[in-house]
Amino acid sequence: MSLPHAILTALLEKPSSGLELTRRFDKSIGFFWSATHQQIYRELNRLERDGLIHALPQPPSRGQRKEYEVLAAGRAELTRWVAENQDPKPIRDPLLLRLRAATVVGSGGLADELRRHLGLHRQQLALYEEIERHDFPAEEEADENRLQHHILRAGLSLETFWVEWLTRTLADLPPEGG
Amino acid sequence: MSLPHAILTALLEKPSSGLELTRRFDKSIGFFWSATHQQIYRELNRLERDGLIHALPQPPSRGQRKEYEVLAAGRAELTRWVAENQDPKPIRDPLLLRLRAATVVGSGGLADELRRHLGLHRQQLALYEEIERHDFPAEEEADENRLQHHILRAGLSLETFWVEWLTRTLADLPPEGG
DNA sequence: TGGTGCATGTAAGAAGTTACATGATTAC
DNA sequence: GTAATCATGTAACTTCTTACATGCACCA
Repeated sequence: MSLPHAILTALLEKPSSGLELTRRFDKSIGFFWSATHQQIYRELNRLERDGLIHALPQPPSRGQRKEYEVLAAGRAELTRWVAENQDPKPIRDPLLLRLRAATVVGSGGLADELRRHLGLHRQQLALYEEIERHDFPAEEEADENRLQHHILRAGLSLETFWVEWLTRTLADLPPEGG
Repeated sequence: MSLPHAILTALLEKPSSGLELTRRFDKSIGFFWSATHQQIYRELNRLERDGLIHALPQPPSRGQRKEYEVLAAGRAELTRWVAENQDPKPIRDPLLLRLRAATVVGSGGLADELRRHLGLHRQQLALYEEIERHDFPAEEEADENRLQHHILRAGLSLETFWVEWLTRTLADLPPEGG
């Protein structure tokens, strides 16, 4: 149950409408918890029903912006959730699964797909590096910024892992077929 | 749609019953694609209905083992899927999300949880290292084994990442509260 | 005959995905 | 005025999770 808490976090940073949240979930928070607008609208309704957020007074007709704000109960719930015990989920990666399948049915055509993934991960890595240059240029940082920097470093490390691992694995894959 | 293909892979390695598959999904394949027995039984029924696998002749009563085998169509489907274009999913990690939330509501109690995760990732890393020592001791390897070794190395690298990242982040977290 | 483990399932619900629908605003 | 875009939704479906149900085999 992470989506409601992702939304609470985003709304605490800045009260927003559903579409604004959707946009913000395409970057920043969305880098490690993505969501579609359908999920977000549904979840906003639930959070409001449960008294964790409320809509700011606005015309309540259909095509109208509705802006939400976090209530005290919402902040309390988020605080509780941050320190909760939640075991890390095991890795769940379709690409590794496909490599495993390739050991059984052969790796025909897989090299192209690995090269494609390598390109995508290089792009994502470059994006994170740009964000780091832009948002964390200084040497000394406030406590809050340091935590955000650690989060970004997790993204950098994970993309770096994929780039290195794909490069090595590709170098070791037979030229065509298997 | 990875679960059916995970099952096809496991069944190609060795025809099995539902419970046997469930056990094997607790290790090996399950290291990067976990599944419960309920998922597995449902998926076995679908795969049989779709003509990708079939049950070996056995007494078909309720509490009886039912062993499955992959058909030619199943192998063809798996071969197709291995080389298919599938974009990598963005990272989706509740712990990183909780750190992000902590930048807003404070990191109270989070240090304990990070220490707990550090312990769990160290355990998993040790397990992978043991598997590596046991299954890939030699220097020269057959092509098939090399691919499997790469898969294991992905697990090793990912767990190593978590251990290092958690260690650094913990060292930088205020002693209590936030 | 009664408990334990093996083996296969059903049921209900939460979460995520994909396709489509509808009202309001803006730009021409 | 109408087309594009903004904004909020509905509907149907698939996947995953959690809890429970049922039958068989073995052993004491």
